[in-house]
Amino acid sequence: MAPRQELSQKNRNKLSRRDLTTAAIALIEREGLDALSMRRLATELECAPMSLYTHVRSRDDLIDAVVEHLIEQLAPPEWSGESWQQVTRRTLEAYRDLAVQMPNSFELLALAPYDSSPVAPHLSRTVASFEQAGLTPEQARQILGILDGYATGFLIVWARSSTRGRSDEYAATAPGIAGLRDLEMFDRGLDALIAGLDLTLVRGTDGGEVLA
Amino acid sequence: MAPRQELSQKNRNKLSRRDLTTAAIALIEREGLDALSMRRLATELECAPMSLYTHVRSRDDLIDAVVEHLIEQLAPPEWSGESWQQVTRRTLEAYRDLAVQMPNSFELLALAPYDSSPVAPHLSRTVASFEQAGLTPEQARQILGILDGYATGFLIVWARSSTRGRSDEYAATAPGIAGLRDLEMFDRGLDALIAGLDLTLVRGTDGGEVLA
DNA sequence: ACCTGAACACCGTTCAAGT
DNA sequence: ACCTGAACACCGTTCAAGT
Repeated sequence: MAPRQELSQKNRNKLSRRDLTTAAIALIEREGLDALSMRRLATELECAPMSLYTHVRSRDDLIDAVVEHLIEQLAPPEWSGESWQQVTRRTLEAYRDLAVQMPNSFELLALAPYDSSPVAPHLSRTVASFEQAGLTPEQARQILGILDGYATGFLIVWARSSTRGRSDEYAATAPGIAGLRDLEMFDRGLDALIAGLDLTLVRGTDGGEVLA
Repeated sequence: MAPRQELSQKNRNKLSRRDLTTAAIALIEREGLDALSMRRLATELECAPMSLYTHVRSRDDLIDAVVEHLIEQLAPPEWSGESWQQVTRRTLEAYRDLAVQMPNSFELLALAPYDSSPVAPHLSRTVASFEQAGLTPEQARQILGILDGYATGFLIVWARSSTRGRSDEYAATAPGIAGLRDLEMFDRGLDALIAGLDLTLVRGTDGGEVLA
């Protein structure tokens, strides 16, 4: 019945680092980010709290592992002959889809530091794919930073409000604010941002090509 | 020497809700967001942890009070005859300046739910100022949502990386990523976004005015 | 190598008690 | 009304001990 081995005497579960992140993500999606604690995760895995430390250095390391797990869900960044507008749109839409799929865990990925071990390599590959699409290194860096800022902020707030039980207790005092965020808005903002970046950063700066 | 009254016998400090938020913000800016706990704040104010509960219902309520305190630092949204581009730019630049001034506390404001008691009224007034500048209610709602998403995400990540001691341990593995974020980039992104929104949302949709 | 219980220094908050 | 200490149910993590 359980996908996990029967525990023979004490606990011969043979936990792995991946078991931790799988259980952690399931727990977060089921009960929210605050529910993720070492002790809570241990009871979830039917082991002692200290057993987790065999597979993970600390709580921060656990979160790094979760972020790494989440990044694996994103398709690896690569260029397939598209324009830079198409690559960036595809990249950001994948990001958006992950936020929809795992709204509670998404925040861990979105706010993970750029220089953390799971994020840095993924970011490097993303920048590289932007450059292959014809952007200069400087353009790629700036456009990624700006687009990532937009997606991070929009999607975190969206995910929080789509998950947290909307209280509606101030909805009356703030007419027109309810539903300030919806996903179509994300796509519209993305369109606007890409169009604006093309105008001000790509076409604008160097006297580069007028047509892609 | 201390701006606070000498404590006579026990503690005749006459704490107020504002004393709590002032001390909380100072503590957060000095030692980071994680340092803000009821017990820690109490020692900061030289009172018993439970004394705080006279002025604040709970930790969440304390955070609401801090957010309210931060919003007061922003100039109240109003329209002074500018174009919508100028109002939105002015609004977002004030938001940016607050992030620069109080990088550690900023996150509390940026991630406070739209429908929380301190945020909702401020948001309503902001939407109203956008409408006075000529946007339709629907345009104002969308443009605020998108711009706020951009500013929230960009500035939170910027504030975190500008404060947290940059480890530089993965800087080598991620060439071109170090310094992915700087404040000039925020302004460039804002320019691009406003230009793009004008193209795709304001000029684009209804057959409205061609010139502001 | 992997798992564990006891212990330490934290945390938010309830409750009953003091002024 | 305002402040307080003791107590409860949590938390991450160290350490010494088991297999």
